[in-house]
Amino acid sequence: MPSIAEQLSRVLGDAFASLELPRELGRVTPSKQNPERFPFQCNGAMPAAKQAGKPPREIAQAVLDRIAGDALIEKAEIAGPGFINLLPAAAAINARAAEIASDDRAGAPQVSEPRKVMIDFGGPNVAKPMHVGHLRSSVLGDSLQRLFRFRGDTVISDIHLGDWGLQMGHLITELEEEQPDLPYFDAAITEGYPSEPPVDIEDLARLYPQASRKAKEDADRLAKSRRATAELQAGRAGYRALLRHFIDVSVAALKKDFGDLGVHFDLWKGESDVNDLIDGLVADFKARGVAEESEGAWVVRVARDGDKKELAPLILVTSEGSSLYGTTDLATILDRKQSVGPDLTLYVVDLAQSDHFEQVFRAADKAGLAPEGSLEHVKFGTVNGTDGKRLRTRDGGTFRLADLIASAIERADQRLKEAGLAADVGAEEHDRVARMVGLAAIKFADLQNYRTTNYVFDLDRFTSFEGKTGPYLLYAAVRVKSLMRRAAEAGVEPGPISAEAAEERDLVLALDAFGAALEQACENRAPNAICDHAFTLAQAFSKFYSACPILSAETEAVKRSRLALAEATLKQLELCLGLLGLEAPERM
RNA sequence: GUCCCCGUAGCUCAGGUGGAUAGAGCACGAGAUUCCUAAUCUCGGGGCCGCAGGUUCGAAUCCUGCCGGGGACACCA
Repeated sequence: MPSIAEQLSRVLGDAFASLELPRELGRVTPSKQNPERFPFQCNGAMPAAKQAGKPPREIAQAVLDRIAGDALIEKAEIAGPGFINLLPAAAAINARAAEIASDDRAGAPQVSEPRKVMIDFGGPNVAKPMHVGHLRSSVLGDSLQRLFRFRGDTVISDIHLGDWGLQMGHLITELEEEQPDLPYFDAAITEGYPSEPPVDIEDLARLYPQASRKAKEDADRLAKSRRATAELQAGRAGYRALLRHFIDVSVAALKKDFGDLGVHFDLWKGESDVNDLIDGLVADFKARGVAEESEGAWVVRVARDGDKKELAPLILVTSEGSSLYGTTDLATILDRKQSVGPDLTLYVVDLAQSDHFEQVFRAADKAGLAPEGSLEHVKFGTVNGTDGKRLRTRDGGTFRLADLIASAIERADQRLKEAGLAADVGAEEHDRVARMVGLAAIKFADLQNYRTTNYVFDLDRFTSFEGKTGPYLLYAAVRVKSLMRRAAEAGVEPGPISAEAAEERDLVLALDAFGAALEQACENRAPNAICDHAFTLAQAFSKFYSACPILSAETEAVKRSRLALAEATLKQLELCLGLLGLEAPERM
């Protein structure tokens, strides 16, 4: 059964069609005007007026005449210039509630033709610890993979580590300056390297910025890193061995960070994994004339007539002979085409890289690797400090993601103790709850903004637990769980739903809007639509919960109806939480 | 200089494929707990939707220009 809005749209669409007007004009949407009396409205009469050559109110009246007596509609009236206001019949609302209550998906539709969707997280660089900027790609990308999966698509997610470019040359040469005697730097040695890595994650975090700083001031130092990068890519054994160490050390740290965040990847591939494809790809591009030589480098020209802006060519091979991230991106597209064959690939990467992806997508299209439209840059804005500038710590350094997570969990822990909650469950469970609450606060605070906005990161706000926050959603879910336990003790079972009170009806209508929110979130690649829906739902539940006694309701029938309503809410709320990567504890 | 993103309440942000009186949270003020979790609920004040034009029956939403903020413009990622 479709949503109430869709059912109404069908009825109104039929009415418009029978008047020889486009069916789409019958589209019914939730009304913000006076939702108490008329929760839905249809605006089709106004645009119809022009083509029909009649006043909009007259058309609206004709539509009303056609839908008169339809069992779905309790009351309809014309307002203003020709708005059609609609009140669905109580029976229709109850029927929809019953369906949502019995449906595993809580009323959410699935796609009829599943696609293969690849999600590229534009991975963190090996060598750099995760900072708050990574929060967005991780949390956003994770929510998107959950959304598309829930929608019925097949999703393959890939962290796509940055482990093949100049930063590796920086690391190698910087390590050599510190420890020149390591066997990796002796070109005469080609095997038998130590199995233990010569560095830990803190070393990597120090070495990279150190080298990067030097290279900015010293052209020779930069040239040295470039040479090392080219040698690494050409296969120098000691450098390859070091690369392996760097990746292992880095991946271990990243797995912990992502594990803490609850973010999962199907593939932990990186740029270096497509190395073997690069020579062939470059040769092929040259042979087919896709690539051409320019200033000692091999490039793919991607500018087009009619471009508003002159787009630079994509550099495939540098004059040094090494490949850049455009090269590995193209090779990765080839790799995925051969191994996965995705219908759609989403790159969840910040919007500063818009031009880069435009270049890559055009080059991929030009070379016949992937048609335009099958590759999409899901861009997002920066995370700023309260001063509006890119977020930094007090001393100007980057803000580590792990520190943010830790402070949010600590705040949640304090809050639990203050309230004397989760005290009787044991220390381990208490910590688990604090983690869930802290993470919910961070993730929701990040996801509730539309992705392209640059938003202000305020630790206090991020770890606040009141109002439109992750913990509010958890709290609503926890109250229902607690209620369900009490109901079981009292022997009350959920029964047929009959929404009588305004709060009950509003709750059903909130539940009914899930499918539309899901659709919007997927189409726009914007989980904030789910944040909004989940919050509206939780709010509708809180109102219902405070206005309508459940276990102490007057009759058994009302008890059972309200309990069923609460249970349906819990189910949908937990689905929403799951789509956002949040999890509700049993109690908090 | 060219191009991209953005400008909505004191603060942080939704809404943006055009619809009626522009929303939420925080903050501020007032209230609600013999009863299922008060991390809750109820009520209130608070707005030239950056500015100016245009299209339209109707513009926060679409178009143009300007102002302001952020970002990108071939051998970093």
